[in-house]
Amino acid sequence: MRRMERKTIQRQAIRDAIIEASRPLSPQEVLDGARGHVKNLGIATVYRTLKSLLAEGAVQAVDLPGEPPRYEPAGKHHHHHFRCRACNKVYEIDGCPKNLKRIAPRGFRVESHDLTLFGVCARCAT
Amino acid sequence: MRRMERKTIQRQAIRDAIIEASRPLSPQEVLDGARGHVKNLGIATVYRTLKSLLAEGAVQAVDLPGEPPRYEPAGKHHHHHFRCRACNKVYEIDGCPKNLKRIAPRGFRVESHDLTLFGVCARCAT
DNA sequence: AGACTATTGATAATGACTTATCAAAATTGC
DNA sequence: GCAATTTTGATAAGTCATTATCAATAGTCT
Repeated sequence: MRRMERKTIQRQAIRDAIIEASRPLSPQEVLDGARGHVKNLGIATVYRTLKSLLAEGAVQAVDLPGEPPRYEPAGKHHHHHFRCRACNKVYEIDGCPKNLKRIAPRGFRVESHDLTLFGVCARCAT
Repeated sequence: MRRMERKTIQRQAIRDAIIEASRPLSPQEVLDGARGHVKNLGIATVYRTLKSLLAEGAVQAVDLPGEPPRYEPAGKHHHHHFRCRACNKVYEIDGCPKNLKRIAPRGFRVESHDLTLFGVCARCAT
């Protein structure tokens, strides 16, 4: 019989942590979140699972300037991110400036863009 | 007598490479550029000099999503960057979208922002 | 030029993040 | 439950960019 991928509470906890978060999570944040459900979860399992979730297209990486990547569920509509310099959390931001492409020099083909806002989030600002 | 910083052809070549480039350079690109003038320049000297140029405020780091930092002369007016996925060079872009702050959620204080366009540069597109 | 000492270049070491290893534990099919 | 095989967790190892080390080199001052 053929081998198949097994369902484990670790993978489910990791999947859930990412899906239930309202913001992109770092591997460590995924670990912290998933440990709420699986006490002794290891960071290696988080990285392994992130890799397979990326491969199957369930999650996508969020690259930020000068930061290690975060991970969020795939298939979200176009959006950007905000990083709080106090708590270092990254938040999802709806909305996107118009006419971004026209600031590129003549002859440059713009295929995508990344916008990151920096500052202090509502929780840290109070 | 007090010790002072000496003028060396290495430091001058590194400084020149950064100033004369029309775009932010990676440490390796700085090395490549400066070697046009100093044949046996070492990468360690580039890093050392970048560090001191940063400390004295002559150059500033350019952080990009998922990329090691580039360096450009300090004191430029506000601008953004374009990264070519073909040659991996980063270009400076004038112009900035308006009203960026208003896409942040209520209560979030926006202090700065980074915008990166991705695509193919004019040279690679031809 | 000569002495003093900062600087350089080659490379080993570091640090942060990610991946590999492998014995023990857990899941699946029977 | 049992056998077969995948998965896990702890941690060693690997990666890549950057920094430290140190003997040799080269500015600077007299």
